[in-house]
Amino acid sequence: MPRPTIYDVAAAAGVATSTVSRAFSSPNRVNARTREHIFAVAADLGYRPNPHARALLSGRHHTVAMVVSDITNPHYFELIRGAELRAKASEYTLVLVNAEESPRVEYDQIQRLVPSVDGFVLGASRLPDENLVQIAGQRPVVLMSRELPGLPSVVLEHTQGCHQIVEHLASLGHRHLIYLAGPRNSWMAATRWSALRTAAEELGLRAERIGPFTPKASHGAAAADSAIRAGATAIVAHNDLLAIGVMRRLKQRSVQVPQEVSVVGFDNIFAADLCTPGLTTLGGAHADVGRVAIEILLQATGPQQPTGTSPQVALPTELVMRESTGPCA
Amino acid sequence: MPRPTIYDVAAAAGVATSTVSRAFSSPNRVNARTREHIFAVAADLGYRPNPHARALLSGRHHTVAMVVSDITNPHYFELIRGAELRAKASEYTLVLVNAEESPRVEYDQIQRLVPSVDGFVLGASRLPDENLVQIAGQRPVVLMSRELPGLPSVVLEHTQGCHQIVEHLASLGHRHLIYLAGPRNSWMAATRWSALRTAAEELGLRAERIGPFTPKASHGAAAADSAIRAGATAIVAHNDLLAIGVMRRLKQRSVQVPQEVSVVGFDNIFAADLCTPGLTTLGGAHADVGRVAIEILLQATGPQQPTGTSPQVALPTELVMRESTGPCA
DNA sequence: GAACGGACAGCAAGGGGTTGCCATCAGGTT
DNA sequence: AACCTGATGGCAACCCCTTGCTGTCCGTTC
Repeated sequence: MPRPTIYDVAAAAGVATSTVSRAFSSPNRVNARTREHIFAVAADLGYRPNPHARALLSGRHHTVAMVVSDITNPHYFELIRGAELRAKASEYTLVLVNAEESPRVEYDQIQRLVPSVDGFVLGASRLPDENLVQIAGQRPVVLMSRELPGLPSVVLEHTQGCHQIVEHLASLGHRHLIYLAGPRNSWMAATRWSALRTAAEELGLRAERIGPFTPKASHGAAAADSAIRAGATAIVAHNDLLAIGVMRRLKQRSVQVPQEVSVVGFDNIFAADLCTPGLTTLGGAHADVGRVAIEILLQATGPQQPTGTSPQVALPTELVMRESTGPCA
Repeated sequence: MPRPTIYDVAAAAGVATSTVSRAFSSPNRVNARTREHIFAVAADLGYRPNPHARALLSGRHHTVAMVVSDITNPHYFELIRGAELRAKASEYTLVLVNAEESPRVEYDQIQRLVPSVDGFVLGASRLPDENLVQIAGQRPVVLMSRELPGLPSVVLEHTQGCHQIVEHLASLGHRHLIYLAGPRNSWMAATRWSALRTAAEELGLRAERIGPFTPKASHGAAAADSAIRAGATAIVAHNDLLAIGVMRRLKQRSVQVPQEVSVVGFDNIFAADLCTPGLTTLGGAHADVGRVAIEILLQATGPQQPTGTSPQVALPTELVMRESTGPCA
């Protein structure tokens, strides 16, 4: 017993297939009584429209893809969760793709999915601008943790946030901070560094950048060693994972945090609250980033013509102070 | 300029559409020279087959869905990662669905996806057996962290693992353990309890179960209070999140871990290594669970007839000892 | 040299819906 | 009574690709 089709429903209800189709896709084009009758018959038969047949003609798949630069980063869990929830609320299917920090993989996967999805949400895309523009020409795209003029995006307000970090460090007496940079092709890394440097200048601190580092805990050891060698009293790591890796290494080398060195991270992942000492970090409502990104995307894939506007949303950040930062030695 | 179709390719190459189609889907049905020519023209035009049209007829979508009971649980990240990687390796698309701990949501989402995916991987499904059997009748299904005769599954070897836990506790002099149970409809919770109880009996410990508890850190406080009231010297929590929540509460109540109470978790999530004291927990290669599950699923969705066998894979566990367990007071 | 068989390409019928256009009909106008 | 209008439902083409069947061509075989 294969799935019933509109033909079965039409036959059972004694109407034409087009009427059945319309009853589902544009209910007000069909008389209320007929419609109810069709619905009843359909429910009886257990009919469900075949999304592929529908997509074939309409070109709309009720599916969006979320591409993340590295799925192993816990920071994304929140984004994914927010996105999944929002997509589900609109009965959209969420396809998840891991770019494994490789622009190549990212691009290939996106191209593979172009025919099957209505749009893309890209998390911290490592692709060059021109690729993003090209993809945006094929399907609606919303960027997360990245901005590009002309494309909609959702980010956390990092300029502001970085300023808070530097202020926090300055008020603790630090005169010199070291930023452990993220991947070379990370927009976020560039933005953070630029914001940190500006804020540092403004507040009379010396800012230095080391890196790039792969933002994983395992790469924290090398980062920590470099930072110590550079004579850091305050380390701002590209993200919490790196910061946690740094702190581990510092403990190993018997460098006291925060007495000798202060450490700050980004993202406020679950683990930041659990490590010892607790990690001071710049957090924010990451689930909202995912949620809003999907929301904008659904707007863009909607039936109404694209408005031409590309909202660039910046959600507030919050400096979560824990024990990894303290007065400068 | 819409995407080129086989018609465009056929016209440009001077052959029939069917020949183009066959050149792609069954290359040896077409002369090598013709084929090469078609490929050249197709590449030139930037042709890519439309997966929906293909799926419409063939019924194969090159897509599998992964449904997890609660996406916010870090334990799943590994599963998801392993699954995503494996799916990508076979050029399958992975759809991610969060059941939010609700059997209702789980079932509805699955039914919604039935027409669009080739199969399901269900992580810690909360559905009753009969639902699973029914779904398995519609599409191939592979269970993770759950077993059901007749359905393929991938789990960690928990019986063995639980035995290790109890042995560990027994060797530390504990005579009484309390299991903080997971959700009522969790197969895993039932299995762990049964394994713990058996092992406890064997080793002469008294085992007691409290719960069920929602396995999140935020529910650890209540669990901790119950456990203390029951006079626990050793607590085995349903998962690491709950264990971490318990330890937080114990610290709050100035109950020393492990001096007064030992705590053990399950899953060995990233945070287990970071909390203080480090959490003793039963780990395993979770990414492999996801990987193997997808592998079995792809096997089952493959062209060859289902073999009728339903592999029940059990991957080894590993008791990771940290500082949260110690000699009984 | 006729009959035969294999390799290959094309025709056309779907697969499950959507939708532009037309036919019908009831109700309202003048 | 003739005419118009809007609401409603049906016909059939179309979306893009797959595949069973047919026809052609050419090399074999007896």
